[in-house]
Amino acid sequence: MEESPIISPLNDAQLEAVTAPSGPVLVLAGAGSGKTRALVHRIAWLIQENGSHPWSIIAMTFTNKSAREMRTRIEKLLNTPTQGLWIGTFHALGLRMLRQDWQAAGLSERFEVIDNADQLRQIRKSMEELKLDEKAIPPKQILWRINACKDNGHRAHNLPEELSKDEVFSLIYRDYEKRCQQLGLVDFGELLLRPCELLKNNQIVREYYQNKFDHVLIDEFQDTNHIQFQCAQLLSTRHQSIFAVGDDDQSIYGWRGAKVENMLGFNRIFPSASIFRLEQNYRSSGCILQAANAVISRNSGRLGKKLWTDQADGEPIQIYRAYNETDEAGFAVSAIDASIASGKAHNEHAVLYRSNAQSRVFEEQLIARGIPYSVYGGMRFFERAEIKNAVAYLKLAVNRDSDPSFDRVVNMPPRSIGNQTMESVRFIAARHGVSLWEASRLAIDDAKTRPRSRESLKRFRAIIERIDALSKELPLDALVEKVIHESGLIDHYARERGETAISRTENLKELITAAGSYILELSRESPEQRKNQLNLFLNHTALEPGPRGTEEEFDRVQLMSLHSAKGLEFKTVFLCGMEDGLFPHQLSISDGNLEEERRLCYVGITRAMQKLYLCYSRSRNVFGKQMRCTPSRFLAELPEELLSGTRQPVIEQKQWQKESVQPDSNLTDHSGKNLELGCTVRHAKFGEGTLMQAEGTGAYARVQVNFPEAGKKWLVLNYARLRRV
DNA sequence: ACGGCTGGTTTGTGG
DNA sequence: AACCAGCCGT
Repeated sequence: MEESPIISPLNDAQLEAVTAPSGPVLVLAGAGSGKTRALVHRIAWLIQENGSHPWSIIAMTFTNKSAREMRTRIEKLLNTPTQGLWIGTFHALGLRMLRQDWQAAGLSERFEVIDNADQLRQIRKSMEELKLDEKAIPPKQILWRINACKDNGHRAHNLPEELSKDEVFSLIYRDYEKRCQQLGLVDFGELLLRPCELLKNNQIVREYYQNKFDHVLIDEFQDTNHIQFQCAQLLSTRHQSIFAVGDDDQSIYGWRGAKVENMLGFNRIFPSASIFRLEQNYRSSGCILQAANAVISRNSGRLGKKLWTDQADGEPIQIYRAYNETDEAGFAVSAIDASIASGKAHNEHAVLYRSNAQSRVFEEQLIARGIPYSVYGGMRFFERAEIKNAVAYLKLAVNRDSDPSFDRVVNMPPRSIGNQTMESVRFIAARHGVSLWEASRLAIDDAKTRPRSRESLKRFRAIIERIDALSKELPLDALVEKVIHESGLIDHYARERGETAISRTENLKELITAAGSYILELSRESPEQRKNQLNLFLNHTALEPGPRGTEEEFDRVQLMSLHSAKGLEFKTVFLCGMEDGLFPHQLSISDGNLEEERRLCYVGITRAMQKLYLCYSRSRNVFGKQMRCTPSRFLAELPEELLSGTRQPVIEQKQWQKESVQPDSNLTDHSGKNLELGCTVRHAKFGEGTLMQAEGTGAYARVQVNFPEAGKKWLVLNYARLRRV
């Protein structure tokens, strides 16, 4: 047992946590302290030393990537495939439960998962039906609020008082819920909320899972929201074996309902909990760790950990002050180029930024130098219009009643089924209470339908029937190939001119490849029936980011947001766009969410193993306008002795602090209109109002104006075109 | 029915 | 600057 690969690589603290007797365990694991290792070894230990069966274990993660990594590492450790082990993202596990118990969950058997764009489309429809003006109430804001409700477990009929007071919102939420229920649509929030309700309200299902799972494990526990923790609790009430690993300093998902309080409250819920701390950092050089500690120490209300390392200080942190974002990207890419020339692998380098829109300039520079890279986040492969179109054909083949899919591709590529035709189809559907598919059949039989529409609809229906027939005899990738041809999609995009058309046809071809590699992935886990292959692939398109790169594509420079970088590590990290208003983001500054932004900064710094660059730009192009920027206040929180600068006299540091801390009461600087607090301004839509507050600088400068009619509004100076009266 | 044009809007982080 | 929805001309 001493030589066991499961326990011998562990330090004392890790060993204690991993081999803790079955029961509630909370592991406070600092950045780079072996958090994933603890989880992976715990599962391996449960199986090999504790005699637990893989199928009695459920492990929940936040990202597909970490789920995959954990599974791989466990299999490597145990040297055997882990069949039956439930390991996946909360969303994927939720979906699995809903597919299994769709009836008990009150869903239709063929329910489909919708992404943000589809969700927004449904919200728009709800608002249209309620005759609400999209300009007065932005649908995006409604989406945001509905998601927030679901994160907190609130249904439309059961809103807390302060929310139910907003009757308009309440109405939209209610209509949206009804719409999704009728159409069999499940959004991301629903993938968490509905399983939670299912466990809470259905005794049979609850007991089934409580008996099934002896052990519940949670990764990134600090990022669980109310209902995620509730799910985990419900699953573990019988065996009380819950193993949660997290770091309060890395809680960066408060905006989507995460409750750090779940960590603090763990003892209260599980009074017999053992708590372990992992405080030795194995990842970063001394300098980098000191910088991280210095930044995070400014936060209040921490659980308190002292991260330490026995590594040498290493290289100082390099600051770069760029003239503009092109200069910033140029600096980073040159440094990467040089580093690669000295023999480093591409994927040892990461460029991290606060918002995905920043990736573009870096991409341009990398392309210009012919350096391979991959970008994470942003538009996902399966979210692209052409891919969603192809998938919609598959969905219709599986489920003729999928109205959103029908809507999407009935006239894509254009086949003369325009508004006129669709209006009458919709009318028939509404009158008979049937799906659009069924209504299209009725429309064909209807004498009033024009011959041309009739022919077009027939043609479309024949395509779907044909795909369905093919789906029963062809393997998935061959089926996808048929779909993009028989639907006419690939010809349609090939006929279009321009770069987008080319990339669209390429994406469609890549969908065939993606289907092919998905078959391989499936066959490794469990050889399934062909019929189910398609259904599983459709689940896959709903939750997975896209086709995974091949071996050759693996070694690339990594570009991603700070949020997606969590849990990863790189030899060299470029933390870019370190400017007030961008990072910390202006919206967080206004909401007073600086501590979460600071944790994000902490996450960014602690991704670096050997070399960290912090870059900021004096000016930046925002919405096509060049804007002056102020260095991030977080830069001023770093001890001088850890830094070295190019074009950066360290003395300037103190000034950053001043600049960023001073409130902007005089806005003359960026508006050129001599605005000040308390003055009266005129707005094109809202009329005259009083300037109440001002925040931010440059492109991000906003003011709050109190209008007699419209009430208090936050307006971005750059766009609001306010005039002083 | 459809493609091209235009002007208004956009970008905060994710499954 | 890039993207989209809505409008207009064919």
